[in-house]
Amino acid sequence: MPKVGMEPIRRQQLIEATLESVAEVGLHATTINSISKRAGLSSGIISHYFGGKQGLIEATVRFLLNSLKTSLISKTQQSCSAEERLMFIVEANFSVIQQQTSSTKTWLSFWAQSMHDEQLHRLQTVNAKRLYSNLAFSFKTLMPQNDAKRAAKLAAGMIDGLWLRAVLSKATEQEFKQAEQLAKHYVSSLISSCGA
Amino acid sequence: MPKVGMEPIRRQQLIEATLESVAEVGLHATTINSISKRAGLSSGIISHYFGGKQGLIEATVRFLLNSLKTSLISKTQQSCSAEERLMFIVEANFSVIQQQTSSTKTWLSFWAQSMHDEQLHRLQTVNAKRLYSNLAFSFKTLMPQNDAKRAAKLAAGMIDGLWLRAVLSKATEQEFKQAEQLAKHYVSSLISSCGA
DNA sequence: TTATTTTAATTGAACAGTCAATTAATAAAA
DNA sequence: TTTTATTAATTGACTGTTCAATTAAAATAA
Repeated sequence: MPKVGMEPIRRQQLIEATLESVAEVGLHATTINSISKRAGLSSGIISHYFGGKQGLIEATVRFLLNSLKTSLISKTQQSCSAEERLMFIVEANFSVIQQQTSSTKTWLSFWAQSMHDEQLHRLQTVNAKRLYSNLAFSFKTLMPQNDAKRAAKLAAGMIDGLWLRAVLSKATEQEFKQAEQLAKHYVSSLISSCGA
Repeated sequence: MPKVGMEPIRRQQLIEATLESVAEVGLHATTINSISKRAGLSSGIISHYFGGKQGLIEATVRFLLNSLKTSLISKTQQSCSAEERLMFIVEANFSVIQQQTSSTKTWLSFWAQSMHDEQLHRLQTVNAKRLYSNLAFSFKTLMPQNDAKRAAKLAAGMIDGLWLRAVLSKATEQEFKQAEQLAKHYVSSLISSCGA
């Protein structure tokens, strides 16, 4: 079995198994056994590569965070207008779901846990601030600074709120699309300075 | 020790101890011991009054749900305008926090858990639909039915989103107030049909 | 090539701790 | 006495972690 250079492969396998487990049985019922079984590996390997269960959990959150980050970067790499950029931000924050259903429930579990886990809370803060500052950056090219800050707060709230309600209600893909459309339309209305 | 008619008192004690425990250490680390210790009772009493830990958890969620419900009813009992009613709805959904800090983290934990617990998910659905239909009811007196439905969806998203972001960021009371003001102002703008 | 040694990768059983639940016993009130 | 209320002790299942043993690829020597 031992081939050299397995570390990156195993780490990814275990992270994906963690996402699956949390999505299926919840963070509460996710154990090193439920994870390792899904990955087709032994339970000991988790401590070997991540130092323990907690390390794997944190690595999984970082993976999700990075997915969201790269999702946004890939969409806004080419030069585009502020309006287009804002739509991309909305899309990126909703696309986390469609591309990987399992990660939806996982986000929720992790955010809830972040209230009682210093490390996770730090990651959550980074994520929340990134959404806000991305929005604020684009709004600032369209309106005065104070208005832009206000618009960013409102837009961030609307995006997260519509996303949350869709997730909690176990919405269909169609309903998700509708929530995304509502969010986009709202951001548009903020640009026309009618909703602020 | 045994006095007659202790049941309602003990049930309330245990529910409040559950809220405290979940707020302090999280749902994950909340055990029948962490609860009963806080209540100054033995762990066995939980099974006696609630059939088990799960029963107590569900009763606690129902208690929170009922708090929100009665909070809204008490504010809108006297006849008032649709606009006033809408403001009361926003206030009620934010007041869950101020009146009892411990319940904030608890809501989050329970909603996350609802993704993997049939019983909790049913309670969550009731709650989400109530916010929507309360909003839609008031909006319908101010605009055409379809516009009202749309406004209710947007307002519900904004309320939940601003609330969520405030909770996750561990906002100060002042920041909470600001989030509430933003939500109220947004609902106002929906009435003037500028934000829809 | 072939035989041998080394090393990275992985396992799974053992361990100490914690969990929810149950039990039998106890204490006070009716 | 009988009923109600409560506890303290106990159970067995399950937890994350550790670590000695095993595997097979890789490196080296013949």
